[in-house]
Amino acid sequence: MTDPDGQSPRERYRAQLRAEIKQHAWEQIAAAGVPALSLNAIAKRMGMSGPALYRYFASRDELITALIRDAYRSLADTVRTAFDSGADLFGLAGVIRGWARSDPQRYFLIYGTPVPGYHAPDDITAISSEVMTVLLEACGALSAGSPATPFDSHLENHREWADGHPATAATLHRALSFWTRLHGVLSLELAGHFTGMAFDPELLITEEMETLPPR
Amino acid sequence: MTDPDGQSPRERYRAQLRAEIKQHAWEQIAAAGVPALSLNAIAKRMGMSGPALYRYFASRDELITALIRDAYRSLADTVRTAFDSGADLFGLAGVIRGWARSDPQRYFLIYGTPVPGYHAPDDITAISSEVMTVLLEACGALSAGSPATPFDSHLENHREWADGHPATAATLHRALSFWTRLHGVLSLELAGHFTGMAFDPELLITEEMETLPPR
DNA sequence: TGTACATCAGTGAACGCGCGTTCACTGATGTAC
DNA sequence: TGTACATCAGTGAACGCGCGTTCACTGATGTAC
Repeated sequence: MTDPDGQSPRERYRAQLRAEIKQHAWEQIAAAGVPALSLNAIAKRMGMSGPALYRYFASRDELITALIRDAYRSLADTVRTAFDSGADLFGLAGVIRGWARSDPQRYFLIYGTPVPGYHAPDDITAISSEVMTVLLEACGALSAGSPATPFDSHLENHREWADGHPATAATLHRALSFWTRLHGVLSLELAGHFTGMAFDPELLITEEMETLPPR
Repeated sequence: MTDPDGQSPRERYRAQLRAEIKQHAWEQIAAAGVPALSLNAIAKRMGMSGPALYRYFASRDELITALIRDAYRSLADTVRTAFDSGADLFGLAGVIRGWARSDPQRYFLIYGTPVPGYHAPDDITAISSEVMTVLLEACGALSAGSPATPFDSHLENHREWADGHPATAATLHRALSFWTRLHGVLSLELAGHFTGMAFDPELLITEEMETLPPR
């Protein structure tokens, strides 16, 4: 018997429990980092036996991959929604910073220290490029005639990654600067490297966004 | 019996073995990340029994702290030496990037995902501020009369962290932009987020450094 | 120079622990006729 | 509506493993007289 979602009660229950497991996983990560993520510990917290979780995730790795996928999905949706609601680059910077600050561990799971040897499956890299697509759209169509910098001309020859996107080199440059500048402030802020420096990172970000190329 | 170093043979042997242990620790981290760092595994690789390492490091945590300290020390020395040899901000950016690329795991141990609840001892934060001191020196004495941006005036009121340093707000701003921009590109590059984008990060960094504030 | 003693590096056994994962199973839920 | 069967969630025991750390010890190295 199926319901309007095309889901049987059992399927809905499965999805619900998968979500609950993931939520507990995030709590563990927030408490002690990714290395502390343990299927047995999650099961115990949920009042189940350890092996029960294997009905929902084939392995610890699969659970972590699911968390990474969710993180990218959440970021991509957040950014897309903001842009479609009319946000410009300043707005996007604020939205991304808010997203990151609301759950630093989720941010670091994506943009923090990479695990040696781990390679994300293709569908995840596809989601991550959604983010870049929005950034390119938000950077607008900058005229190709603007005075090209050396990096701009370099980008003319290395723009396969923006494949299909009708962005000029100046636009690519702007998007890359947006991304790297924002990430620079954000990751240092969230990692606590500004502790003891009492300035407001938001003001720094604002000014960094005001001075994006092309200038 | 002491030698010219003021070290007994035994002390020199201790120091040498501590260094050897740390080297094996770095190799383990490079191979599988910090979580995989295991005292027993290091001992086995060195042909010793596990408990022997406790003569050299009181615990796994103390070993990790020593690694972090060494990493900061190495960066601070590298930056200081380069600056004293006449490097400007461009030179420093190159030197820091080279330092990071020569051992990405060491870079991420410092600037990557923070471990929840871990607080570095005071001597380590002192070393990290050495780096900032060099940056401030390299940013030079910018005139206080340059057109102050909103962030500049904000910094006028929040500059305790540069305590004792006779830097203007414009200089602090310049140093912060240098640091965050460089870190933004570098951490994304080293984490592999540019994979598939065939551009050269060095050119992006160069241009980011050319457009540092004040402008 | 030799002897007595203290220092300390390293060993091997043992501790308790929690991990990921497998397996055979019970029992509840859903399906087909 | 009831009955027979299939599906699947969850359990408990067990596997082998490696971890950090402690302890009592052996034996080599250094020190004092």
